[in-house]
Amino acid sequence: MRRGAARNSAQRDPARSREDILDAATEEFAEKGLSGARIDAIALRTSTSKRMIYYYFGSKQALYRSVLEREYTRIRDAEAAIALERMPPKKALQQLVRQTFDWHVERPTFVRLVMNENIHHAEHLKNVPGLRRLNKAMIASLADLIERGVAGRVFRRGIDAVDLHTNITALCFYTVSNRYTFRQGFARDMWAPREVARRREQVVDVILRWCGAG
Amino acid sequence: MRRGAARNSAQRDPARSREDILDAATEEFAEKGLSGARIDAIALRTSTSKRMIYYYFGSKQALYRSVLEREYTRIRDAEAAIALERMPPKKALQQLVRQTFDWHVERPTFVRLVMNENIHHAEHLKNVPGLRRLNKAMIASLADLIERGVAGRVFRRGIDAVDLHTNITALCFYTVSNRYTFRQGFARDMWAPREVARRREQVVDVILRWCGAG
Amino acid sequence: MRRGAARNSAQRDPARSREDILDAATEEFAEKGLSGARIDAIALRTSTSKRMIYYYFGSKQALYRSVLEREYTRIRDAEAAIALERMPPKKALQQLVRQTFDWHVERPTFVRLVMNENIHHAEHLKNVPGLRRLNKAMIASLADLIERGVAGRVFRRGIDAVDLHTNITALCFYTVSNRYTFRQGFARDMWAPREVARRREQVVDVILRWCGAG
Amino acid sequence: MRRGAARNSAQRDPARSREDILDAATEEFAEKGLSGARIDAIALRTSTSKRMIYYYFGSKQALYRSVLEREYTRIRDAEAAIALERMPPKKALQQLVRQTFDWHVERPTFVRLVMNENIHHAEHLKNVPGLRRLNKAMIASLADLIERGVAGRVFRRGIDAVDLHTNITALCFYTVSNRYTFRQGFARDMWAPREVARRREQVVDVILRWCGAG
DNA sequence: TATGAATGAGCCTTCATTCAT
DNA sequence: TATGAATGAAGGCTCATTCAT
Repeated sequence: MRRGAARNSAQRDPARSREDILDAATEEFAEKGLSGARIDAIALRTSTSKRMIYYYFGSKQALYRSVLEREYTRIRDAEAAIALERMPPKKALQQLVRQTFDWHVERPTFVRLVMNENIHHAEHLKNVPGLRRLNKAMIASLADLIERGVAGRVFRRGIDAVDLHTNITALCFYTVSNRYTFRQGFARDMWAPREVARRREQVVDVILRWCGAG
Repeated sequence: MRRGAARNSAQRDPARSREDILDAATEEFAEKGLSGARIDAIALRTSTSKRMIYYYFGSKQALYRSVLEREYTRIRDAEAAIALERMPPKKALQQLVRQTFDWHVERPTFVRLVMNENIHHAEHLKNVPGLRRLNKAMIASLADLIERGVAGRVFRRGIDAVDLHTNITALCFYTVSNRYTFRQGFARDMWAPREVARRREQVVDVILRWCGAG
Repeated sequence: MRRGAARNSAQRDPARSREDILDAATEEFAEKGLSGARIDAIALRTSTSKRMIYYYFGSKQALYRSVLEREYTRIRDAEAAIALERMPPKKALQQLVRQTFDWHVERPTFVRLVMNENIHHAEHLKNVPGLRRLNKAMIASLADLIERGVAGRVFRRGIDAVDLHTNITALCFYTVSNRYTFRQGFARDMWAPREVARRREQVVDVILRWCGAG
Repeated sequence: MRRGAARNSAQRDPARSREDILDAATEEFAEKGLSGARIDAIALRTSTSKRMIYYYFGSKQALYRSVLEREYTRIRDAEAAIALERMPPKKALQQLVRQTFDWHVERPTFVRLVMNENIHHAEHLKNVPGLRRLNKAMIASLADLIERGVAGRVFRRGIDAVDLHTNITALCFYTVSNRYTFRQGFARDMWAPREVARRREQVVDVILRWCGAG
């Protein structure tokens, strides 16, 4: 146990400790919200101790902000991966909607964090750097796609890129965010695999028709 | 002080005391969520005392459930008010989307409560009676509208009533629920009156085009 | 329901209301002790309301004292019923022990109240009038019995009447008061009918042998 | 303040903090019972804070159980100390009764806790481990004593060990447990040193006579 | 006589946070 | 870098009791 022995996973490796804590905190915050989350609960999910959370992050709020920051930063890579420039516009839009839809379905944790942020008037999001720059790039790429579609007479004129983004996101986000109240209010479970697949194509349909490419 | 004199607002009027508390609780819960809300804060918003909250509702959770129940029950009246049977289908659908949109915009408190319920996996919604029955009626009326539209060749075939409802709601709900993170991520404020009006017509557009009535 | 109709049991009959409340309170106090008892719980066991308890008794403590008083006063009648003067001493003592034993076994509620009073240093018993007088009479009758036994050479000399009473009571009381911890500590249940019967005769045996009449 | 300096009594010494709290809690629970006891009052008797009670024990009930457990465990050592095997039976029995009597008189706190436990139907005693095993050993040792006495024709036949234990305990326990109501009901104070001494020998007498060794 | 509504004080418990090593 | 012990402040909830009719 003294020397040469294998150490506990996250010990004596600061960077790893930090990540370990952030992982645990992300789960807890997404599940319970900012005020519902418990530092003790986060510590339990961790291989380090409660004291370390304060050592690395200083306070609950600071930890929450770090979680948010990391989560938003991760989008960058994901979004960046979508390369639509080379596809024909209609196909590119289909692809984009499907990817956005899948992206949300695969990240309920992120969706929950965003819901929670909205409850807190997004006040913690102010500190996340590069958010607007990232979005601007994404909107520019969308605008480019629209332009190509209009030029090729596949899309109608007058579609705003931010509007397009909003509509796509609204339809995708809602599917994930409101599935619980939906299931309670209707007999249908939006979250069942078959329903998810069906809804995915429907969102594509709604968007394409709106763009005049239905 | 004897007769005709104005009484202390909610005193000695149980029904009013209850409503008074529910009003305050609705605000607090919508603002802070279930765990973020403070019974003391609710009491302060009230003309009665903290003790009375427990006298009438028994516990924080029970109060929360009562808030939810009342809020969902209120929809009934609102929805019931929409009479679409006599209008021509396309106009009826436009009208419906606009009313749904306005309804959400005018009730950010309700929207927040629903967000919060979803964070809690809608577990408190189970106890709300009449929810499904209400929705069924609404869906039936929607199905009727679709049928009339298809018969009159204004809508395309194959539109499911629940899907239609979902898409309308998604677009309306998101506008209210995610306005804070949206404003933070983009330079645009969805909540500005002009933007709301613009978005309102856009949602009508998205839905009508999807129904083949664009 | 208006006139001539049968009223709710304890209503409009003060004496009966009082007794009704005392009955309920006796149960509750015996079961939970003075601080464990709840006024609300007592009100629930009653056919009257919580307010009436205060109307009749003024406070929780006062109610407790009233319970104690009534309970102790009831002994009077019971003890008085035992007429030992005419029996031969040994038989009279046997009879007395058996009656005392039965009396305790049949009144676990009283036993519990006495335990509780001892926890409170019997401070509420001060107000019960006639207690000592009653006991004096009982001791006198016991002394008489002993004297007759000694005169008839059935009992040995030197037995003090209060001591005799103490020993009898100790053996009877303990059987009722400590049955729960006893059952937990040993495999035996002192409270089972057969055990009670066996123990009854054993107490008789212990006492008679001590008096030299074994 | 650095080395050798006297520390704040229970600080930074978990074991001692725990014991400190248990001591205070034992007093408070014995005095007021489970529901009468106040966590604040316990904290005041302590050199630590109220918060520490929850840090170490989690809840009032858990603390109560710990008190009970420790108190019952302490009997072990006390009982174990009595070595009767080498004495002649009669003397051993005398010795045993006297020790049991003294043991109770010296531990009114324990007696009160047992009374309280009986009011709670001994439900918290279930969790105390080793209770039955301990009692079994004690009963076995008693049975051995009886056997030796019978063999030596000092005790009569047919005495059950558990019964013997019960009778001894009843007479000892009652002397401590019911002294308050006794003093209130009679002019005599069982708790006065002279009375205690007198009663001690009387209990010996009662038991020895019952065993046929009077 | 009777009652539902109302309440101040206090109780048990929890939480984020810091101390001492 | 790491940790178990410690804590002030506050949170949810309960209790005996009184008010107004």
